[in-house]
Amino acid sequence: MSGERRVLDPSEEVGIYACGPTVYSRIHIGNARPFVVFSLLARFLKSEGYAARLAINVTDINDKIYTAAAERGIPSGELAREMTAAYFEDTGRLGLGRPDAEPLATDTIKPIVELISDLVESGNAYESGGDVYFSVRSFEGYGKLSHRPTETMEQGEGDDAGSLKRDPLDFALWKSHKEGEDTHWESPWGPGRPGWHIECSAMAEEVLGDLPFAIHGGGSDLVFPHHENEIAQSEAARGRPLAKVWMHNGMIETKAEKMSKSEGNIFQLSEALDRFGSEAVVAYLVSGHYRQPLAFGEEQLNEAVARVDRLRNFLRSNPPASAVADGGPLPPGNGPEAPGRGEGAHSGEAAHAVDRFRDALADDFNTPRAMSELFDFVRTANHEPVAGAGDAVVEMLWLVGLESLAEARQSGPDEGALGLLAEREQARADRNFDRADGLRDELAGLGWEVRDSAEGATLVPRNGG
RNA sequence: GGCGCCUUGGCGGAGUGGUUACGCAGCGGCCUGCAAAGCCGUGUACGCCGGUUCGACUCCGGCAGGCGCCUCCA
Repeated sequence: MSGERRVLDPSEEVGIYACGPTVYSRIHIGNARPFVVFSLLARFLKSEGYAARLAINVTDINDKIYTAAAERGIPSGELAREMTAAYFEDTGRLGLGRPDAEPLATDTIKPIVELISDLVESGNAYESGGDVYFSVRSFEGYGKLSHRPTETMEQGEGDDAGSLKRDPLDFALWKSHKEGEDTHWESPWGPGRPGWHIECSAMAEEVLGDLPFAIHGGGSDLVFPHHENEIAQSEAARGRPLAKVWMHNGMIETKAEKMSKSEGNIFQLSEALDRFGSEAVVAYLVSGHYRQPLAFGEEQLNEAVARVDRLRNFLRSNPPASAVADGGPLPPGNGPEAPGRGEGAHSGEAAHAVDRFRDALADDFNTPRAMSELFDFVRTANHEPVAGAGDAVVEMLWLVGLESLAEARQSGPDEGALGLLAEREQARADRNFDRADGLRDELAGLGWEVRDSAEGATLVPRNGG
């Protein structure tokens, strides 16, 4: 809120609440950024010994859901369920596990109604024609997050509801049931549904407990009015701050323009995952600092693929001793027990690299700097073997959600391929290079890339597999 | 107009008052039968104009350009 960085108190639980998507369509890369950033932040904090708990909500009640459902001619609840499932599937494919809690607005109606009631009782909200509005002028600190004077603001969620407000600044906590809306809930003010902002205030304290919690996150486009309104609601109702620290991720941009559903310049997460693979998508998202805008394009994704291939190659020649390499999929959200700072079993040089990597993350979660430490170490260890290099790299990769690079994605070569490889080795020994190259091409056709080394030839799956 | 942010080499993207970020691409070389992988080397990078300073890409001021929010949006 002050724009300054803060040091977390290690003795307290670190509750993290990040605003998730509104589920009226499939999510795009931009929506994936906060999911990745805050999932990894929670992962990092846990590995540093903090009692971190991450909540990312799903907004499944919203005007846009009604509109989108009407266009498709299906019930809004059905659309919301479908898109919620798609969201879980798409983000699940990122391989980062799930947040500790993922509350739905539709499951939080009771706490929402209670919170609104508290605000009405305290005089910070009023009922008007079946709607309930938050009285912005009743809350002194309004505008402190986004640094705006109240005189310059006017908000109306949409359109015609303005006439029911006492003040144009006010925003809706509860909206009465309207014609054409196929879902509604009971409340002391009649049937209706919650406004957009109140759900987050209610869900956050439901899931994270007493205010304030440690970190509130979300996209920078939510600073005003969404987060400003959350602060107003929660602080007015509880007399305590909502969150201690606010972390806002920058926007993904195409051609220097924010990617957004309303701009129509979106690139769906599922398509990116299909075309470039989950590791490349994650590697792309950690390539910039979370606060800054990040340029998006196919070139950027292709670069991420190249980076990820480089790391995979390193792990092939520096296999980690830990179980990650030969084990199956990691337990969701957990992964290996990453050793804390300085506790690693690796040698000095490798341990120092991990420390520098962790230091970068500890400094306002600077993932690009952390990645530069990783690549620095990879180059060094490629130049001259370093003891424990594989384990160190896996630990670093785990911290940014890329530990799957240590797994063999495909089964090993079959006997046919190995036979061809043996034939090629024989041909080379006979200095019959035309024959050897022909066999290499044949293997390429089967999806194998031949790599010769001093220890002999090996087969590696093509296309990064 | 108000609030906030940004401008780094071909591209992406960190960072610091005085040493190479890092990655991708390019070029030259090493290794190799040839490749691949890897390694080494390489490109007067910090929008413009002033100021502070022994010294600024890094601090201050101004200018130009760009972006986000101010209506739903990660």
